[in-house]
Amino acid sequence: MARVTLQTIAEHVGVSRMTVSNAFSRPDQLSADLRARILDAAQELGYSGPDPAARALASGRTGVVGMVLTNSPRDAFTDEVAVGFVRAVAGSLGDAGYSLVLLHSSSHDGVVPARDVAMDGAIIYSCTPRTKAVTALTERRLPIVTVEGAPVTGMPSISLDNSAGAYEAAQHLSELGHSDIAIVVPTVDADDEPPSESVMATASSTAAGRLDGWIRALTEAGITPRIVGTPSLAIDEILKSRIGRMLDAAPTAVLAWSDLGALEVMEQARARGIRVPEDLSIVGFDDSPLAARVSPALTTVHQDIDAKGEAAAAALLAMMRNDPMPASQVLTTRLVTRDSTRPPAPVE
Amino acid sequence: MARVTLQTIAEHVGVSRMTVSNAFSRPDQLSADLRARILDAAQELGYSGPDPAARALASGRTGVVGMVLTNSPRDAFTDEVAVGFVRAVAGSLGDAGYSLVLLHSSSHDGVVPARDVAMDGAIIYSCTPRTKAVTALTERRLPIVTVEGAPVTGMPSISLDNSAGAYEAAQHLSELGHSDIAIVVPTVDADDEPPSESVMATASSTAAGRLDGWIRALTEAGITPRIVGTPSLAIDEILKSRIGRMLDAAPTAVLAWSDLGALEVMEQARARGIRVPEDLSIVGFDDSPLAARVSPALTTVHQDIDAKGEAAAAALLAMMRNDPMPASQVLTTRLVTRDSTRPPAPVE
DNA sequence: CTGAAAGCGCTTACAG
DNA sequence: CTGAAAGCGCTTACAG
Repeated sequence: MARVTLQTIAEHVGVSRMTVSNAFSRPDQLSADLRARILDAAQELGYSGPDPAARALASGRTGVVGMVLTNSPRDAFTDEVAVGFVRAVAGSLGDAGYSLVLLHSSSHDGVVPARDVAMDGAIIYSCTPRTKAVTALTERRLPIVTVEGAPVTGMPSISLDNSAGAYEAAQHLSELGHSDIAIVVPTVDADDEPPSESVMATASSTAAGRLDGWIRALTEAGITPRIVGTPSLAIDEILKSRIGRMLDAAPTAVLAWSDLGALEVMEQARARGIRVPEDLSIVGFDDSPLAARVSPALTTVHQDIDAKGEAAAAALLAMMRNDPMPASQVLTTRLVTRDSTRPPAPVE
Repeated sequence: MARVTLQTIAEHVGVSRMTVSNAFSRPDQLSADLRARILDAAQELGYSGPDPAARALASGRTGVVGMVLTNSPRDAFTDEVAVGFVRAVAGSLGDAGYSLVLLHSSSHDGVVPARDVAMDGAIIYSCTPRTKAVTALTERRLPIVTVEGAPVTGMPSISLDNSAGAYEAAQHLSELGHSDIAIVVPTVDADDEPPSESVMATASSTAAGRLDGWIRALTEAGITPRIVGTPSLAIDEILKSRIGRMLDAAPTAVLAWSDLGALEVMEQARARGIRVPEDLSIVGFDDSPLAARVSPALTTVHQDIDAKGEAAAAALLAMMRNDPMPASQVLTTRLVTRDSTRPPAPVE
């Protein structure tokens, strides 16, 4: 049997194809009675509504927004902050009738999702601008919002004031009296070294902002931190072993670039009998749901992930509506003092 | 300026539209030299590749797979198990060149994503069959895989042996010597009551499977549990207050339908000075990342979320390839004994 | 290896 | 409130 299309229904009911289309897409364009007859016929013939691909081509709208995440979704979804962001974006977008499609940044068999998936706009989350996916997306001249990364020319970006948050965290430690402080941060290839230009230049934009804030505050306090890093984006084996080495001659406090990183330090410290916070203070970043739950509860820099997701979605929706170009935004952070930090133990 | 299309490039290079199409989509159909010239021209004219919507209409393929989650993505992404599932599915699908689109189950302005988004197949995760989204999807006659829910007729389903897992959990408690046991489970409206048909009939399919397993094991041991539930899908205020009431006359052990539920019980118990596991044993379900991290580490029923996601993706990919219809699968569970369970304290 | 023909299923914009 | 015309940008299947 041939496929059922608008035409089939039109013939069955004895109206034009256009009227059937209106019955589905513009209910106000025809009488309620006629519309009911058309919908009944559609039901009867097993027609589930206008074909989305055809509709997208004819109307120029897909109802879909793309999101490219740092790496593959596989990596990104390991990160609570990224998950929270996706959640907030998908929620806000859904409220406006849009669906979110997760775009792989790699390609398979010549398929580059960022180039080949139909969409009305896109959000680029925490990506380096030179990713293939980002390039492909940019070339399409779609509305784009960048989050935590270098903005696409002429497009708005949403980011966090990473530097100010980190500054506050470092200041907190120095005010408590700490001066032997280590920084733990990925995307920076450093093994317990003092900060240097060459080491810091490798940082991702988020890491760079946080590094900047930590170093500023510590420099003002006359403190030179040690830096423990890894070239990768995540808590890999390199970072774990470097954290271990750092704890061999443990500082009195650690600044971690994320709560997960802070927990890794906390676990390794515990395994060695280093007490937190008595022997070692730890400050995280993000205030993920875990932070308040672990024991001791983690002092950390709070960021409002929901607000970030909503801001990104709102900016993109405005662009897709052809509203005036939305402004870029820098969201603020707030230090949350819990139980993982206290003054250093007096020297005996 | 007019939009740049295949035609534009074709005229510029002096070949047919078809040849330009081949340059992008079937590189083996033309000489490398000609292809390079075409691609250069495209680059120069700012053509980023064939329009995805037009390509989808003409070819009948979109490269996109839909997923409908229990409720809105907003709710689903609060659940670590759901997040892990999405992660595994998106990863497997991405490896095959497909992107995953998250489908809102509600509608906005007459837009029903499950009906209106172009896709090649869909995964229905943990939904009741009567959801509008599920109905809409089914009517489209797309390849569909159902996960943790009633299968769509003629389509494969992937699920967990919830009943066997729960059986093992309950058996563990009875073997430890517990006989005063409470069950905590959502989608069941019960306030510390003994099991009854009417109460249990409301359970979602996942909850129903787990309830079945718990009750079977306890019945065999001659134990009548108390049931603490809530009509909703999540840990809401009703459930929290009912847990509180249950702890007023605390049992010696609790079976929770999820690790998050188990943690809620653990926290409320701690707040009341009820020690876990000395005064109260707790068993969770899922073995989420949190389970091993909390203290005391949670005894729970492990399920392999990655395997579940991969199985769902593999089944759907097979259907989209027109392979023979894949078989439904029931995945197994495994009890992981950690520190939150022990024999009940001797009666003094 | 290249191209002319036919068509994918719908919507926009307009006329009545 | 309804419909005839034109077109969205591409690919499939075939002929040369």
